[in-house]
Amino acid sequence: MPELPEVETVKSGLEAAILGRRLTDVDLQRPDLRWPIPPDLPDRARGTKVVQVRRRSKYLIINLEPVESLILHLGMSGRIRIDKIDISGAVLPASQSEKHDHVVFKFSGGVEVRFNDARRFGMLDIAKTVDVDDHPLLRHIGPEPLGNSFNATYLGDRLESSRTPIKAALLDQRIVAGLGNIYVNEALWRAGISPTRKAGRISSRRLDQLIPHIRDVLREAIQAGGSSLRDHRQTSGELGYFQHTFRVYDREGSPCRTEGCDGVIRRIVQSGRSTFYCAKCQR
DNA sequence: CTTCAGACCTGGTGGC
DNA sequence: TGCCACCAGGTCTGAA
Repeated sequence: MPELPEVETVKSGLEAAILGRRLTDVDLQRPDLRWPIPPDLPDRARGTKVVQVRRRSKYLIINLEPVESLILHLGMSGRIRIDKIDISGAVLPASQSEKHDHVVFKFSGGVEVRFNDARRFGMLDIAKTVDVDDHPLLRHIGPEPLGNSFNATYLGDRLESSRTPIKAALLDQRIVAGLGNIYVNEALWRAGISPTRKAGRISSRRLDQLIPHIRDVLREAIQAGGSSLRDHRQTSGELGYFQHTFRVYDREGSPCRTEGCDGVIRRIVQSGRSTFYCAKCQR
């Protein structure tokens, strides 16, 4: 489900609901998601206070004082659901349990946060806050695409000797963090770059142009609350609506939307995943 | 080292 | 309606 914009959307909802609150309990409805959840996680988390909610790549990190942090990944189908809170801070409806609610976090003020994940490709871990960026799953992740260190010089250096298709390179989280199948397809279409082109065979001028297209599509998607295809929901339960803005993703057989292009969007499979592009205007 | 198929898991869709 | 094949916002693992 979630790429950077979806996770960022969830992050914002979570932050608004739990920042500054005390975590009073964690209910594990099952012992594992993709991997076992540390059985001592509830004991380590209980009684702490949320001092920061952040996103790193597609991971959510909840910094709990005094020393621990929760690390969550939503996998393909993960959702975070939060009770609605009215303007006076009161919790509106009593929260209903749903199928695949695997973890329930309870906070002061009666706020409940549910981690629902049908496919269970998600993960939940706890680590000392000082060790979070060294966590085995986070250690090798590349720069944030919306940050300054993701620039043409960096990307050029990183792709210079790569013979892999640019589509696969951009999905590699060690090269750039947070991109997934939708936004890579969309960014390459905007940049007019063929997804099959070898990453090392793209001129620095074109890489230079690709970067703002990646940033733009991500920012626009965040603005729209992400893309809701099957599973993604904002924490309030509302849908994201960036899917209405797709130019290539899931548009096989439809006309290319490039000004003056009469091409048709094609679907191919690259390293086991669907790629959508226009062979006419993406070179 | 790089690259890629396979694995993990559930649910929705479309064809017959 | 039922059954089945195929598809899905991810990413780790192991093999070549």
